[in-house]
Amino acid sequence: MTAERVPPAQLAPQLRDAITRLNRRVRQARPVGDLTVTQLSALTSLRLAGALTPRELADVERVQPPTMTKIVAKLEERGLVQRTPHPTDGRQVILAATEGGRAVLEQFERVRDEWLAHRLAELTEDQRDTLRQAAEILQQLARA
Amino acid sequence: MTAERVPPAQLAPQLRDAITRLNRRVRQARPVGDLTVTQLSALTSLRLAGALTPRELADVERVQPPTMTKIVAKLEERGLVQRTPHPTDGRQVILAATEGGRAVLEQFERVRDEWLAHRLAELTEDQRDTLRQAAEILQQLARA
DNA sequence: CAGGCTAATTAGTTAGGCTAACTATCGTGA
DNA sequence: TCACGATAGTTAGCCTAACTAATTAGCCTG
Repeated sequence: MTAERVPPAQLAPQLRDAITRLNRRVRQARPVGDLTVTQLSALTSLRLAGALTPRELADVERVQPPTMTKIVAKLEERGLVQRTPHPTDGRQVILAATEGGRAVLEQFERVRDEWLAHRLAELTEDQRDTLRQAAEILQQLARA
Repeated sequence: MTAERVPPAQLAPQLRDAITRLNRRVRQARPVGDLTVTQLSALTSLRLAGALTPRELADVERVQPPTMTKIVAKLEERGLVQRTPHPTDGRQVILAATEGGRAVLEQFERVRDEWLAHRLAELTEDQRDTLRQAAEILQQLARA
């Protein structure tokens, strides 16, 4: 199977279209535990990294610092994230998932991405493999 | 190249992650003409179809009718979309891109998806081909 | 130690999405 | 034929998610 030549200017609209529409769909399907996709993503990144400052977490999540302030505030309200002062730099704050936050994530892991996983299960092995490869490339693009 | 076995439950989080992050990125890069991605998408669908009712356009765009009312209102404010009564059914409305709306789209076509196209150009042919295939599958998922 | 930089938050705005409820019209069956 | 249920669209009200600009607090350096 030879790769077809794909002009970027043609692929871009198609890809953007697919991403925005699917993003809407994924956000709509928000059944479990009243955490939004955004909050879930931030909490996951936080647990993965262990501990981060708000700025660092904002960078990882690709949002501006004030946006992260709000997301973290919501997570803190629910007791899923803890804010502790930086040991030497009084300006900074260290964020970490609480015991409760980790528990919620583990709970989520069992039912996570239910809608999407369901749809993916209906695809062929080949299609899933294509998406697996694509996901890596897309993550790379998002990081750029 | 044999397709690797990919469990949907494992692919789902990865794909969701890639999509939400990239979606944020694409939204951020909104330089030209103050139209949002959502508005641009609706206007494009409208021009493509020629004319649609609000309900039809909402279905195409995968949003609920009241949401489309708002989007169309914004486009109408700018004179990019025209609303005309249905010839026989007094309940319905026909939406169409105006001359101005088409002009804006043509203007966009020259600079459209600049950020994304730029990033895509940095990939290999193989990677772009993977994304092309993936885009079709993702659109199919979004429609499901 | 004054002034500039950095981290985080607050304030305010906008877009975009939803559901519920309302209005107007259509179509149909007693 | 006309009353009533269904349909199309909008309005109202709510929420999330994002932004920029401005503020506060703390750090550091000439």
